[in-house]
Amino acid sequence: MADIIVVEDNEEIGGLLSDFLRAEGYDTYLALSGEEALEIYEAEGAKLVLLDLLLPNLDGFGVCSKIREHHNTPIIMLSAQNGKEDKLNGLLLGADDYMEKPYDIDILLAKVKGIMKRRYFSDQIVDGTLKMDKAGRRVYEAGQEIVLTTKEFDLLLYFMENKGKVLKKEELFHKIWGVDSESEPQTLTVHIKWLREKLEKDPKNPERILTVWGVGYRYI
Amino acid sequence: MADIIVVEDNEEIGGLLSDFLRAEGYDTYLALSGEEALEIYEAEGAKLVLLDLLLPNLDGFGVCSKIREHHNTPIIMLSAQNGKEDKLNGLLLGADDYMEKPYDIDILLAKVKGIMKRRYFSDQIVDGTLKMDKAGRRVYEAGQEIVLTTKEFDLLLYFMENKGKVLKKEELFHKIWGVDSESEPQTLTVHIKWLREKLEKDPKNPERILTVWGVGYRYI
DNA sequence: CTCTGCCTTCTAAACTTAATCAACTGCTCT
DNA sequence: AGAGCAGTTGATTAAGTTTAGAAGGCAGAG
Repeated sequence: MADIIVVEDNEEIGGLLSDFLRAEGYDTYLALSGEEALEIYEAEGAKLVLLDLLLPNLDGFGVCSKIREHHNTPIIMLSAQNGKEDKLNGLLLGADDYMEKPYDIDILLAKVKGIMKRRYFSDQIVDGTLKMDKAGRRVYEAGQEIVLTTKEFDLLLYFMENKGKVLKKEELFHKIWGVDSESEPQTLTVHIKWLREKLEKDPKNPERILTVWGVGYRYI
Repeated sequence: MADIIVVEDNEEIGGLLSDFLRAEGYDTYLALSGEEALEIYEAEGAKLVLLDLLLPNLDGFGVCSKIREHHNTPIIMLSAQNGKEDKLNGLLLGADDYMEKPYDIDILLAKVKGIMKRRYFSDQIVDGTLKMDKAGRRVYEAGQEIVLTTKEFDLLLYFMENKGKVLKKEELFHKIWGVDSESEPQTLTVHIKWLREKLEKDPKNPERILTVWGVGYRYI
């Protein structure tokens, strides 16, 4: 299933929007017409639809009601026609939200993020090609899932939440193992090794999890 | 549980808004301060909160984040301050929508109606070929009914409502058996087994209810 | 009311996977 | 070059999960 289908007949605007969404870690499709949107929706499904109203032939209202016949996938309508009638129609047809063009991309992204989190618990951290799905406890590198064990996942999460910071060994150990752990601190380095093996192109020359001699590690 | 809590320190505006909502058939409470809103929410619960931002003492943002600590009740923010920052803050705090004052009452009502319908009147959960009829407590796989026991049904329902999310064993146990249950947590795994036997093609290699080692289970 | 059958629970053993340890090797910095 | 810290390895231990069987409990039928 795709994360988001962007329906926009202006290819330039649609592409730009898709790029913004991809940068936030969402897997997006661009549909250039209402018909194409429905095709993609039927074939792939989606978690969210961003729907421009003004489309050739089958317009946004049509797409919305077609989807709403059987599904309640969230839909955000986008339109340059800012009349009250249009908004009301959109909402009555079952759109979750309606944004006027020109919309503020930050606000649109915040709305998307909010819907994804509330609806699908997809609370994710993205860093370049690396994506962590906190609620699902899964990690993806360029779309490919990387299977991590519990400790590995907890470690990586803490690293990503503290990107750039140098984390002392004891600090890391206490965070992941708990302050009252009786394990040998040495254990940490073993898990760092497993993590590097899974995350780094060349585990011998790590580019993500760097060693800070005498102190600890830093995730870049 | 109340349908809607209207939080608005201007009693006149709040009263008017409540009247409109009541006319649409919603059971509404009017809270004149953030503190009162939380009191009502704690005591009564609500299906939706309409939240004015500008309140004495505890403002709308505070109320929103307090509610979001444990619940994901829909929240619509209302504000006369129409800066981008406010909107972004609101959305990031987990508000479902943000409306600028002066808002159009018809549009507000349409939004409320939409949220209520999508959120609380879906009696069916569909996921691929699997369909759950909540009220009838029946489950169908590709049209064929699968007969489940009470516990199995409750479990599957919770799984489907939290698709993709890793559910901790204790969390699941508390949800289905109640927090004060004296049963052995081990019992949970037995029911997972029965469920897999009924839902999975090959119960030994589950594709729907996956084990997340050391944490719990995930329905995909 | 009692019987019957299914649902649920419990238990213990088998099994699977992950974490740990400890000894060794290799690297870095002075 | 040496001291000390970090990395590697594989055997071992620990932890967590599944399974099967048996027993208990509850509800509906007779």
